[in-house]
Amino acid sequence: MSVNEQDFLAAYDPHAYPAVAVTVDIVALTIRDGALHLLLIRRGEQPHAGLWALPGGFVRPDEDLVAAARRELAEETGLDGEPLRRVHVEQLASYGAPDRDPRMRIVSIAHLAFAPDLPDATAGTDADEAVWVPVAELTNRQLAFDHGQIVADGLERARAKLEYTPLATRFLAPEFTIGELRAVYETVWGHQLHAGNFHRKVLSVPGFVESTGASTERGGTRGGPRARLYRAGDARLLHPALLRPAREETVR
Amino acid sequence: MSVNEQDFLAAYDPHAYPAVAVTVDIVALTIRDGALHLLLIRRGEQPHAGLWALPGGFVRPDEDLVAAARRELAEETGLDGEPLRRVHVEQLASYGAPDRDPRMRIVSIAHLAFAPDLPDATAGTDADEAVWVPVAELTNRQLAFDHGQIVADGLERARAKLEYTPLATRFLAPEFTIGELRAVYETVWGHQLHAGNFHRKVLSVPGFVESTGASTERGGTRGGPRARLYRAGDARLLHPALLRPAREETVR
DNA sequence: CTAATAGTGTCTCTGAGACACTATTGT
DNA sequence: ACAATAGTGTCTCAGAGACACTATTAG
Repeated sequence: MSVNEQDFLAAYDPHAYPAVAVTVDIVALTIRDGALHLLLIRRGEQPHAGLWALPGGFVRPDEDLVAAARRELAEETGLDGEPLRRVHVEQLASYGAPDRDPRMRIVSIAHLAFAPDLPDATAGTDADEAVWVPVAELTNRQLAFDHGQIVADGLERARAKLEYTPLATRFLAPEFTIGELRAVYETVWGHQLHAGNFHRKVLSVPGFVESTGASTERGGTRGGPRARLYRAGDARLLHPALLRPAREETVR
Repeated sequence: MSVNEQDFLAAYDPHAYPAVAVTVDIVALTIRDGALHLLLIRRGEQPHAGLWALPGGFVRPDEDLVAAARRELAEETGLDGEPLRRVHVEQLASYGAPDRDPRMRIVSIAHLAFAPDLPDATAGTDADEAVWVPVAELTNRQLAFDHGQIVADGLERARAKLEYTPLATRFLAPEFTIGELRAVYETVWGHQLHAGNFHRKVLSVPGFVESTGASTERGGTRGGPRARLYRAGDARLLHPALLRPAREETVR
């Protein structure tokens, strides 16, 4: 069947085609208490009632895909205005296996979100239970539909993006210390990093961070000098990149 | 609106939701005569009649997304069997701006394909004109819908993927010389590479290529020794990566 | 022979990482 | 005083790139 022929038919009767629903799902990550957390929602209805699932929902008629993802995220977190604007949202991938939802054909455009530590905003506009769950606890839980795969893809993408983009700053407040930035990398990558080398490296990458001139009010909780404060720079890509350690055994 | 509520409604009447069509589009790249080419189709119908567009079409009811992309690619190129299997197809991104198609809401899952130099297989199952167009000539042509953006995204993804994956080999026959491999990189990146350094670098990356033991029958068309033949190795990722030169002015 | 290409040797410079060290703070 | 942390100095090693060079082939 040709594109033109299909387009022709479609123009005449959209419902002539098998119904396909388009949804967005969001893999929303944040860092709380030094651990990577994922926003999950407990399903109240069948199928998969009682299981945890990603927040998401149907794309509205005149809504862009990323806009739909941001709206769903706002509904589940209670975020709005500037705090919502500070959340980074990007497209992750699309999932459209014919049997991924037992009820009908649903193609989901998954999105990836990086948020700073948020108030416990668990209340959405609905009665669903929405919770930030430590990623480390996910290995035990079974997620609804193919959301386990989506989360795995999202985590891998997040880890990769920290290497060559400055998105780690999106997990932090507008002003942060190099130590806080390092904690983000250590949390997302699950590796300890060398403080001294990390410090020098971050400052050497053009446009990654820029100094505010100010320092923290106090030193660390257990002592130490007051750290200088930085904000995100204007770089979109880090060059050279911060490569993850222990890549010895890459996929063969 | 909650996920559960939506799911509930959807289960009862799929057509209760505004019709959204899901299509796949394919950015298919190959190298012919030392230049990067893109598979395009000339539209015969409105809208955008006469303009060039990406091959693609509607996803069928029980068809996976990548399967749909492969099917459309097969139809437009006439490929089948082993040659088709050798084409690399991966998901690129989804495009769903509400007004991207003037007729109705269409969400397209774009795919990226790397093919070896193919016979002029222009004949699809339909009367559309399908041609491999040099990418260099695209700057002049206007493409239908948002296909110009999709192509730009696909090209950038292709260039990036050559850095950290062995996918460059997918542009070549099963057995190839290091010089041919270098030509792929030079063509896709649009940069001359140093022959000697490239040679040593490729052989030093574990699992990138493996020797067949054989050599070419003849030297180059203008002289030179016969080159050794290699096939793709078992690596999925190149480590260390082959970084593009001239990344001085990255996006700020 | 001449020109072109395959493949290797070698040097330099950048950057990553290991390690050591000083300075500054909280307890 | 002591422990923890910020930030800097220095050394080593891997890898990218520039350049030179030899060997082999087509015309």
